[in-house]
Amino acid sequence: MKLTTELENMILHFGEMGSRWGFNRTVGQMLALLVFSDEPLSADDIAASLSISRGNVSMALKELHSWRLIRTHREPGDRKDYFLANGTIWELSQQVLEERKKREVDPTLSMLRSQLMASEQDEMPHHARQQMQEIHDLLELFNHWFDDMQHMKPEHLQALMRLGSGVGKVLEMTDRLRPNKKKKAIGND
Amino acid sequence: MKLTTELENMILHFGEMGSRWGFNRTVGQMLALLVFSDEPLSADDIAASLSISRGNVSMALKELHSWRLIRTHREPGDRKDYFLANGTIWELSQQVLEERKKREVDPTLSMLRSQLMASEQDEMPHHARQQMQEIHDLLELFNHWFDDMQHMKPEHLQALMRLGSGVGKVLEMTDRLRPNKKKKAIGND
DNA sequence: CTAAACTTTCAGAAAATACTGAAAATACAA
DNA sequence: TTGTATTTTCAGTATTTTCTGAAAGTTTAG
Repeated sequence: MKLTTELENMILHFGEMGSRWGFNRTVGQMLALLVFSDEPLSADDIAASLSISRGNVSMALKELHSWRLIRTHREPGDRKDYFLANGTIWELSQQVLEERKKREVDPTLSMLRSQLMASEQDEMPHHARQQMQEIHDLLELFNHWFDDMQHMKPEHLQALMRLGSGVGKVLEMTDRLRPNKKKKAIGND
Repeated sequence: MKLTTELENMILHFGEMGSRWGFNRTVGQMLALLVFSDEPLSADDIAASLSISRGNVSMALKELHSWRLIRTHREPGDRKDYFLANGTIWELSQQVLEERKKREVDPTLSMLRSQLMASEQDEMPHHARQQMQEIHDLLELFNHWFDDMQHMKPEHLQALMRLGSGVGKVLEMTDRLRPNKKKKAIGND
C-alpha cells in the first residue's frame, strides 16, 4: 500500500499511457497497481495508494472488470471486496488486445460489410468502393488471423514470434517439400 | 468534393473511430476523405467537404504528414497544395501500426528498461520486479517480431496471415523433419 | 428487522482535448 | 520589389472526458 518511489513512477507511467491503450488514467494506474501488488487490495487501499476518490475507484474497477483484467476475491468474515490481476502478464495482454480489437476493428468491419452489401447497385464512385473493399478484406484477414493466434497455446505463439520472419523461410522450404493443396497461398517472389 | 450519403457515412464513421485509432475526429475524417477520393484535394476542398475550419484542416494535415499517411502534390502554375493518401491500404495500415507502436509500446519499454537497470540493487518488492521483467520481455519480444513482420514482403505477410494457426502445424512438422538448432524454440505441449 | 460496513451512482466541477477564426507568416508571379 | 494567394499559428472558446463527493443502494451480522 505504501509504494516505493520506483513503483510509484511505473504506476504513474501506466496512468499516462492509459489513454493511449484504450482506457483512462485511473484505470491504467489501477491496473499497474494490481499487477505489481503481490496481494489483493481493497477499494479503499487503492484509493489511498493512488490518492483518488472512492467513486473514481469504483468506476475504474467496473471498467477493469469489463475488460476481464481483474477479479474479485472475498475473505470469509470480511465484508470488503479485494481485487487482483486476472492472470499472467501474457494473459492480461491477450485480454487487452482482444478487447481493443472489439472496439477498434469490429465496428468498422461491420460498417463496411453493410455498406458494401447495401450499395450493390453502385451509387458510389468506383475508386471509393474499391478502397472500401480493400479495407474490408484487410480487416477480415486480420480478424481471422487474430482469432487463430488467440487460440494457440501461449508457448507455441511465443515460439512463433521468436521465429519472426524466419517463419517465411521455413514455410518456403516446407512448401517445396509438400506438393499439395494451398500452395498458392504461400506466394512467390 | 460533393459526397454521396454513403461516403459521407463512412467518413463520419472514420471520424468517430479516429480517437480509438490514436488521432482525433478531424484527422480520421480527413484520412477517410483522402483515401476515398480518386484525385488529390486542396485544403479548401477538404474544409468545404467536411464543413470544418481552414485552421483545423491545416493542423490535421500536419498530423497526417507526421504519420506519413498523406503526401503533397503540386500542380505547376497553381499555388495551391493538393493532398492524397500516401500509398495502398496495406501500406497505410502498416504506417498506422508502426506509428502506434512508437507511441504505445516504445515509451513503456524504455521506461521498464531503465527501471530494471537502475534498481539493480533491489529496493523493490520481489513480485513487482518480476512482473516488470515479464512485461519488459513481452514487449521486447513483440517489438522484434513486429519489426520482422514490417520488413516482410506484403504478399508473404498476407500469405502467412492466411495460414493462421495452420503455421503451427506446419512448423511442428518441419521441426520433426529438421533435427537441427533452435528446436527448443518451437516448444512442445 | 436494524444498523453498520461497504459499494455504486451520478450531478456538477475540473481537466484535457479539439476547433474556430483572425492575424501573422510564407510563397510566388509579375 | 510589391501585391496577392495560400498556409500556419495560436489565443480564446467549445466540447468531451474524467474525477469528486455526497446521496442512494446493497449486503450481512446480530
